[in-house]
Parts: sequence; C-alpha cells; structure tokens
Amino acid sequence: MTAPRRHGTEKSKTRFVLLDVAERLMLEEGYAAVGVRRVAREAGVAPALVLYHFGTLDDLFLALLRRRADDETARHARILDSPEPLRALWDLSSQPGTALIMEFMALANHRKAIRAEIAEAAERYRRLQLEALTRRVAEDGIDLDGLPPVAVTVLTAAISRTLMLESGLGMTFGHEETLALVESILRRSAAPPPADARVPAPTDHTADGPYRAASLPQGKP
Amino acid sequence: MTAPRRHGTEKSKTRFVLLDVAERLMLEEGYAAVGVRRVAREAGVAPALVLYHFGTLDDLFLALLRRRADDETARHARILDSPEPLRALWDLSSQPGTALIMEFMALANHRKAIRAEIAEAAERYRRLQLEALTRRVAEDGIDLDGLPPVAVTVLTAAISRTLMLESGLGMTFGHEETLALVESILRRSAAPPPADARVPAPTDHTADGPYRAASLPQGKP
DNA sequence: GTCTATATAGTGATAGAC
DNA sequence: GTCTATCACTATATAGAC
Repeated sequence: MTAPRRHGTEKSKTRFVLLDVAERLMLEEGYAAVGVRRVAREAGVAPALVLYHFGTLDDLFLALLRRRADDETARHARILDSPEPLRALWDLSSQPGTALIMEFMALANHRKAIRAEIAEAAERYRRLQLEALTRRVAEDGIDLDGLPPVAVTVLTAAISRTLMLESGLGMTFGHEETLALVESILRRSAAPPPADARVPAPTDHTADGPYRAASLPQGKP
Repeated sequence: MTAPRRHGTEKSKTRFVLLDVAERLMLEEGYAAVGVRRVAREAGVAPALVLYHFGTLDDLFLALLRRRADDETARHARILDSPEPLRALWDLSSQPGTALIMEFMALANHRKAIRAEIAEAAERYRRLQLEALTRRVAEDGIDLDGLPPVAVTVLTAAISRTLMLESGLGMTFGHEETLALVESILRRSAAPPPADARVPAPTDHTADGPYRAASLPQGKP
C-alpha cells in the first residue's frame, strides 16, 4: 500500500525502543510531544532512523496502537476471573493503559488519516468489556441495578476518563463525591445476589470509614 | 503585565471577527486548526494583524475563553428557571458551548502556559451548575435518587462529553442504550416528588416508544 | 489599524554515504 | 541498520512602511 522506499518491519531491538519512548512520551506529556526528533533524541539515535523503521509518523502511532492490543486483551480477561467483575472493570478503566487509549482518541481528532483505526481500536476494547461483563452477569448473579451491561461499560469509561483528564489539569472539584458514589455502587454489586428480597450487606468485609478517595492515577503531573 | 509592544485591546470590529473565526475553527476542526495564518486568512486580514490584537496566540485563546464567560453564565441560569432542572442541566451539557469547553480542556494539555486558567474556567462552570442544582433541590423536591448534587454535575459532564467525543470519532457503540438510560433518569426526576410511597409516572406526557436516541450534537463531522 | 517583508525556529520527510 | 546533511514546508513573532 503505502510502501515509501524502505522500512525495517523486522523484530529490531531499536524498533521496540522507539515504541517504548513514544509510549512513554504520550503518557507523560501527551501525543503532541511525540515527534521524529524528540523520539530519536530520547532513544539515542538519529532522527532519520525513526522514519526508516516506520515510514511516517502516523505509522509509528499505528504501530504503537497495535502493540498494545495483546496487552489490553489480556487485561480484559481479568474481568472474567475477578470475584467482583464490576470492580475489575472499574480498575481496568483507571489504569495507564486506558489513559493511553484516551490519548489516542485525542490524537484521532487531529490526524484524520488514522482516525478510523483508532476509533476501531477503542470500540474493540468496549466490545471486549461488554462480552466479559455480559458473561459474568449471565453465569453468576452479578447485580447491575438493572442497567444494560453495555451502558455500564460506557458509563465506566466516561467517568474514569473524565476524572483522569480533569485530574491532569489540576481540577478535582466533585471528584471525591463521585468516587464515593462509584465505590458504593461497586460494593452493592459485590454483594451476593439476594435470594428473594433485599437484605443488607452480609459481613462488611472492609472497615468502612466514609469512603476512600483519590484512587485514580494522576493524568499528567 | 505581559505587554509586549503594542496591542489593540479596544472594541475593534476586526478583533471580534478574529475571535468569531477562532471559535468556529475550534468547534469545527479542533483547537489545532487555530493558528495565526489560518485565522487571518479566514478573516480576510494579514497574519500580523492577529498578533497585533492579541500579542500571542495564547492570548487569543484566553480572550476567546473569557468572551464565553458571560454567555455560559446566562445559560446556566436556565437551570433555575426550567421545570425540569436535571433535564436543563443535561441539555446544557450537550450544547456546542460545552463542546468548546471540552476543546479548551484538550488544548490545556498542550499549552501549559494557559492550563491553569482553562481549568479554572471549567471548574467555575461546574460550580455554577452545582449552585443552581442545589437550590432547586432545596426549594422544589427534585428527585436526584439520593445522589449528591455535585456528583450529578460530574456525571452529567462525563457522560455528555464522552458521547460527544466518541460521536465525533464515528464511534457510537453503546450510545443508544446510554442515552436511553439518561432519558429514563430524567423522566423519573421530572415526576413530582412521591408523597409517601413510590407511584408510577402520573400521566405519561410524551408518547413513549422505546426511547429517543441520537439527541446529541455531533462532535466533529 | 493595517499592511508587506522578514526573522527565527520548528516540523516531517528524503538522499545517499558508510 | 545507522548515519549526516538537507529539502520543503510550516509555525509564531517582529520591524517598519503606510
């Protein structure tokens, strides 16, 4: 397709280093910090080598996006294993891996050439979450308050992303109360399904206190 | 403070045109489309004139941010007047004005010089929403399902922003169900407060059907 | 207030030697 | 596979004429 002249698609060690640098830059300083010269400098190589390996900068982004695919798929599998699938979903959405996806979605707004592929990846992760969550709802009697599982995945992504983005901007107004609300929902969902009527929480397996806040990783310090 | 050499802070007609162009570009193509040359070209003036009026590009962004302040304050007042304050809050968060704030928050990640001021503006809007919502909860018996009003403002912002961002990327998986969920919450909140026990919706004032979807403006077409 | 012209520095990408 | 050198283009910002 877009084979320019020559490019090293092999399992070069340098190639992985370049991707590592690009990923770190995206997480720490945002996608705008990822450039040919910056990546090359931090990797200790010449700028031309970056283009030799990836052809264009867009291809570097795409290579980075695809490299995460396996890791993310493995992470989503935890929803299936966890005794509290809803909490597993929430924790998953609050991890750096998700912050990277969020940064890619911001990138997609400015690189229309790779917008479709980024959106496709984001949607694929949502489908993975939905599949795992749906199975757990069907097998065990997970309490979702009657919410459609797909809506739960959207809400989880929306809330966690918003808290991450705003925290990175130093804006935390209302976060504590929102996290407390999330926590209360997670606890209710964790309780075993009521046999007939509603019963209070069985054993209170965590010392309560009001609620724990500040459980999200900071976006960009 | 930051007086470079000379700048026209007056009520020049050109200055307003430049701000109009910048605002339109931000909404239609994102903040990255706002540059000295681009704004000048679409306004029909020379690039140097943009810097004459605003000094730097950052100052142009800040001027644009401040110009929206009055409009947004007026918009938030609608929450106080509406018979359904929660729906008014949701509609407010789904408008282009909010899309502009969202674009500013993305901009803040790449312009650390004006990051604090942008975050401050976003937080001010949240406080406005909270103030209006809290008053309506106190005066009327608005049903918030026992949620803290501040959490409602965070959730509203999170959900509406997420749907807008994803729609702009052509990613709508799960949106329909989420909008249906929002709509059901809005309807429940609109019902007059139950005197003693729970009663079904009084009159069904809208022909139902499943739910209406696609009620959000598209982000970036 | 608006212009032309230019300074200065950044970008992605390419050519060709080694 | 890696390099140096460079092209072509863009960006913000400034100087000075009108």
